[in-house]
Amino acid sequence: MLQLPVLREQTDLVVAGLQKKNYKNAAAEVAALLDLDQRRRQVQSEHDELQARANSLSKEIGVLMKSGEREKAEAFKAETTQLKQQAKGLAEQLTTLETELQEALYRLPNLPHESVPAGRSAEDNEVVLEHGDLPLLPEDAQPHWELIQKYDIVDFELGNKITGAGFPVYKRQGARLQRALINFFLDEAIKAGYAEVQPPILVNEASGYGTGQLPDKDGQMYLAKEDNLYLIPTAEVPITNIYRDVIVPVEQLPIKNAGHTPCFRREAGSWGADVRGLNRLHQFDKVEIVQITLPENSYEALEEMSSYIQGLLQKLELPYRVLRLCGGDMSFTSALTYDMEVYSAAQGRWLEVSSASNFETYQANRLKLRYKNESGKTQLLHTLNGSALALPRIVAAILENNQTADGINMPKVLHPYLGFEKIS
RNA sequence: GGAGAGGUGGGUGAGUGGCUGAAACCAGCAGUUUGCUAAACUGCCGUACUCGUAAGGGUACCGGGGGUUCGAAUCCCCCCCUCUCCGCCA
Repeated sequence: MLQLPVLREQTDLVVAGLQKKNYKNAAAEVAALLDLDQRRRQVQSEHDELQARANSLSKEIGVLMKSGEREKAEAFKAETTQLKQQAKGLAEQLTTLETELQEALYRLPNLPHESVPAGRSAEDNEVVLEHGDLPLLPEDAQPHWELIQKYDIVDFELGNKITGAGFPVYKRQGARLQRALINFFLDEAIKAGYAEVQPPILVNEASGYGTGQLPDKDGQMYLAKEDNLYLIPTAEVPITNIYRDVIVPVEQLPIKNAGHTPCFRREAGSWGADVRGLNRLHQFDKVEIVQITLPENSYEALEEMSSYIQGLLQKLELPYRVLRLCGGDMSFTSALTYDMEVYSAAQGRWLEVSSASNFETYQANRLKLRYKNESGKTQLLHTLNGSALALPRIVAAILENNQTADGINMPKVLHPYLGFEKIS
């Protein structure tokens, strides 16, 4: 969440940033928020003053009681009681104001980095680069949802029976491909200096707030109501929350973690076109990379993550492009996001397989994730993460792009992981 | 799930109604001493909010939330968590 001092001192900048992010009524909301802040401080001052007087009277009462001056003490008691009553009223106001302020702050998205292009939707994203030739497929090339039936490697009907739509069962070579990809991605991450973690895939409310899924994405996550735990939509949540309420020793920075988890998304309201086959699921596997860096190093780290992810796509021999998301298409919490899209040839569509973002201090502020700078002051760190990678669309592209008359060729880099070279 | 014990500052741990924002020790930081290292000695050493140009004030916080009281780390109620034993179980 945004820092109150920034809102106070750089109001115009904040409003401009919010507008770039397509946030409605930015100026009015910020003004309302600052007004709340002003009132809160006013009430707090009044409250503290009353409380201070009551406290000092209480101390005197103690002394008087000891020295036996009962009557004087009784007189003070009456006054203190009155002060306390007034203070209590103010304290209630204060709590209300603080809650309102907190909620208002939670509602504000992160500010975009200066390099973020203006724009409203995916159309306005900036194509940073394209890599690889688009494959030329024969006339009778099939989309992956036909291929998986043909080779019996992913079964949606079965998933339907067991759970419901969007929960496929991977079978035979399809299941092995999943496992191979997960292992390949994790091994690559380790080689790149990430420490592997296996976090819980259910998280509590505090963790949801920590990384910004709550309150923004409430309703998009599955909730285990009995225990008030959310199924994670991404490993970003548990892995980043490892560092909630932590003051990291500077010498441990940057922190680089990677982990594989299933991810669960309700995708409420987003069913419709373009969701066939593996394109959009309620449950999918993903390897996530997370970095925590000093503020001055975070953009360098983002570039590093971007090229790392591109390296994976190159090794998988998939044509891809990199987008710099425009203000209107970026996630709530991000300051700068690169999306990586692979070309899935039979569908003739670019599919998002990764999203790498720098959150600057937005998450760190919620997480209270800090370090001590040279002068000993605690300061917020920067958090980043990226998918490396999300499996289903990678699978879709591999299947579609590499199909032949007698099977589907697997990328060479996966052969040792798969134990076969062709799906047939 | 049942029974018991417990949750205090970076750590250990004292503290059962007022002079305790919290002893002591350890760790940490600064300094003195010192061939070097070590030791010894001295000082500093929680967080958030808030007032103030600053120096420096104020308020809150001893797992969380309520309550009693002029005054709560300390008493009462509810909740959460940890540990031990029992039960169940991959």
